[in-house]
Amino acid sequence: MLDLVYIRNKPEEVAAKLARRGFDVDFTEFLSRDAERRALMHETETLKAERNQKSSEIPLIKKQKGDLAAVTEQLRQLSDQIRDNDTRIKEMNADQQTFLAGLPNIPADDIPAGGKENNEVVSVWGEPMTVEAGMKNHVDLVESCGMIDYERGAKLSGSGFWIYRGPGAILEWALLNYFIGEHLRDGYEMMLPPHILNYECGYVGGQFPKFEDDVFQLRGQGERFQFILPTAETALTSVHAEEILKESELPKKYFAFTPCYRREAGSYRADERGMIRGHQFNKVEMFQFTRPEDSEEAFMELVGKASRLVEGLGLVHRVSRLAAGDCGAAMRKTFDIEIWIPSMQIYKEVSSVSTAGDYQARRGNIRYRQADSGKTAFCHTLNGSGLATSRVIPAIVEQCQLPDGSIRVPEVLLPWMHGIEIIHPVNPGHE
RNA sequence: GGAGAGAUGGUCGAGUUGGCUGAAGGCACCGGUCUUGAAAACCGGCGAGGAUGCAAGUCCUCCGCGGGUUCGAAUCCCGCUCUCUCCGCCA
Repeated sequence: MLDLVYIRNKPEEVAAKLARRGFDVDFTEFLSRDAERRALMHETETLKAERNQKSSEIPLIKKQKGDLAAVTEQLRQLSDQIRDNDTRIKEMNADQQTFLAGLPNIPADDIPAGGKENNEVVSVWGEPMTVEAGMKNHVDLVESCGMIDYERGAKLSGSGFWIYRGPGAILEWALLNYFIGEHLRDGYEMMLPPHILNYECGYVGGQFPKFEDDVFQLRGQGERFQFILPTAETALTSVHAEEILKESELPKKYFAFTPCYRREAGSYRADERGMIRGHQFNKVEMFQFTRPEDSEEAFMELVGKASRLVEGLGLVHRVSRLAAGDCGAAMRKTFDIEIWIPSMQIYKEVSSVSTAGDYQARRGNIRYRQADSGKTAFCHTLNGSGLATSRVIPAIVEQCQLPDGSIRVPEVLLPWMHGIEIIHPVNPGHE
């Protein structure tokens, strides 16, 4: 949600900034309706003041046993008028909210305009390896090593689901433990939120109403339905919705582990086989609520944390600054941490770190009280994956494969590997 | 799933014969007096959002949410949501 006052004061500036992400708006009509709305509000409030005034005289008239009929009739008309106006104002407010809710966030000034073709590589870690003769891609590797069972996953559920098994399941769990350990060490509070959320959470996060069809909806209808979370961000953002936090308790640093469920309707592409894109994947999500003046620093902290996690695994990766049009609608700036997938000769996102500024805070009414002025102000919210495993495992198995088709487990994971250092191919027909 | 109770400001908690109650009181918090400092005591302040205004201010709305009755509702009626207690069922 953008600041209405800002739009009112500098409509051209807002429109120009939104154009950087490819979003075209003209606020002319919106603002004239806003003026109309405020005029009606003003008029109605005057009527209400009059009503309150007259109304308070009634007890006196009663006491003096005066005649109430005239006043009562007058007030009845006044009330009718007020009721009509209120109905109209309510409609206008609703229209305005709908319009505002549909506007994406204003991109930060320090990111490139335009679409993903304008993304910029910020830094590269490691040397992208080429595909040597005899090297396998991750789909073949995880199957031959008995780590993932795609076929039976589809049998149990449908296309886009898989089973982690044996060493694959252990590796997955080890990754999560590794991530958790790092976040705890950095002073983040761990959370395990509900996986089924109400509509409000989707709205606050900025996913709804536009992307309602991207999630698995459960019961209810209209603005009532519950859904299975597409990312823990959707849960964490709303943790402090409708609250006024103390300035002294900011920043709040959280992380959560949840599976993420996404419909990914129509997004299948042949080059995204395997675990690159599924309807369910595991992710640890980092989140911060900060004061506005601290959010930039927090953003860099999250970027640093995400890339350090990949670095700890010894995996080739890079950091990219996304162009305005490639950032999520709720975000003003996003850096992606992308991991090298040798078989695809391409970097794939393992983490997306974003700052929403006060956009989500406005939607969720997440505020804090400024210690010096005593005023309330909106928090800033930031989030970042730390990390999503479904992209990390392909990178691990490909980047860490040995000539004989086995996989050397990254050292940082060994404490949770239950003695497995090398994952060997299983004998054919032995699955 | 069945039965009952309840939802008031940061928190606790008054307020049910509808009318200066946006809401007593306690606590917390902030400022001041006192004190070498702190505590205690005393004095004062202390909800949010909005309209208008340079400002001081004035006005409006909000007592879970949404409707209704009424000249007027935190107070009466209806619907919804959530919480708690008891019973049943169950991982």
